[in-house]
Amino acid sequence: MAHASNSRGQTRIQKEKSEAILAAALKVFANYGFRGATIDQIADEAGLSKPNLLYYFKNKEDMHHQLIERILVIWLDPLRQFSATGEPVEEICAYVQRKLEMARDFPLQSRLFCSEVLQGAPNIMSELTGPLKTLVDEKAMLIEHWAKAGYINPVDPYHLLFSIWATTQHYADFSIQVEAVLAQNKQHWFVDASAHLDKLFRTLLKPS
Amino acid sequence: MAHASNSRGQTRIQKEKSEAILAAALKVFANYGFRGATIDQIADEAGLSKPNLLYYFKNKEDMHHQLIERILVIWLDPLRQFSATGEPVEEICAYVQRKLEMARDFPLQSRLFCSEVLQGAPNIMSELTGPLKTLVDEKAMLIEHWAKAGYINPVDPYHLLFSIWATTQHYADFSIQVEAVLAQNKQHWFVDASAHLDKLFRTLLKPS
DNA sequence: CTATATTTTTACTACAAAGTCAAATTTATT
DNA sequence: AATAAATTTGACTTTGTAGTAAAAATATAG
Repeated sequence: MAHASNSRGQTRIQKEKSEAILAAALKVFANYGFRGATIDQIADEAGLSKPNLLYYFKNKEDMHHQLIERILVIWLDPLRQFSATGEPVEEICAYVQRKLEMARDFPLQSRLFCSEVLQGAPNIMSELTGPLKTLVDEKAMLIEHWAKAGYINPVDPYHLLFSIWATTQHYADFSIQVEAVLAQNKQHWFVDASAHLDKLFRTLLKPS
Repeated sequence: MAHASNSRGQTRIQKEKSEAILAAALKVFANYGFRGATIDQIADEAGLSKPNLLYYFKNKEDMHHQLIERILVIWLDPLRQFSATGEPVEEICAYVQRKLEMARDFPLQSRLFCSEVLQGAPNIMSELTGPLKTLVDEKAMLIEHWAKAGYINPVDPYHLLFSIWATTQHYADFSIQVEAVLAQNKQHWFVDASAHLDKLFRTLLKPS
């Protein structure tokens, strides 16, 4: 039986196959959303038969749930790293860069998150109003403190964060539009976007 | 027969019902994407039986197609209005405000567009590489001209537009996240977001 | 009011998708 | 090699969904 496994944890095959399945599921869920995705499609993408896939994950929701959980960790991580030590403007600009790199390196995760939120965040609402809000409130206080101390220009910390999330994730979520408008290949936008966003936020924050 | 209609065009009932159906379809497509949406759900939302709905629209794609067409017009309109007459910084900031108002007033349209692009833009790819690209190229040239003439700070015009789209549409597409983090009701974000984005782009563009 | 065009409903078909089960096969252990 | 455990497959049931057809009901024009 899958996942009952032995005392040393997962089998080699279990590790390989469930990773392959999650990778396939990420691709399909990111493109079609939870309801639009089909198990057949995911199984196909992973190179397995449907019953074989269902040997590893008991149903569609199970796969989705595991993916969403992983993404929330990845998603919150750069914000956690955002620390009070270091020069404020540089700290915020470094955060922008980290987020942009994530948009380049994990576009599917960004799209799955987008898809989930678009659908009303049915599986992560409590995460948003709980841990995310707590973390954002904390960092917002830090930003306000920086503003009051004159390290950065006064700015609405919440909307600053929204702007950072929006501009960086845009390159993952709307990459097709970005590439259509620029008539460029995959991720050619990165260098220019990086310079542009650095300038955008640096100009805003630099104390006058 | 529907849509064969009489010489004066559509019947009163045809006008009313097909509008009600499109409104319902917009809601459902925006939430679940094309594949995730079901005709039953749309019919339910519109208060009709499924066969009755299919009397007005021959299939699911038909509804989606009509919605997408309408949205592309609305979507491109503020960018078209973006004119060479008037003070450059004000012109761009006014564009930001128009886009933000659209995010407030037509969130479902924004989400449907987002959903379509997320899924690889299967129905609008030619619009993106054609009319949209042409229009963007044209406006990018105008912005570059403004920069060269010293009316605005030099800036990458394409990435400027991406930033504007990203920051404004974010409030429609991620409104659930925005409202969860702010712990606020619907659209309470508008006033603060408006001030924040004005400052963000005005600071960037103001010639130094 | 009545004839005609229209709208709506009921009953249906065909097919896609989720998920199960037991048998067959493969892999790991001794 | 023999055995046990893990993995894979094929055949299946059930439910959901798209779409059709023809009859019934309703609205509209003369």
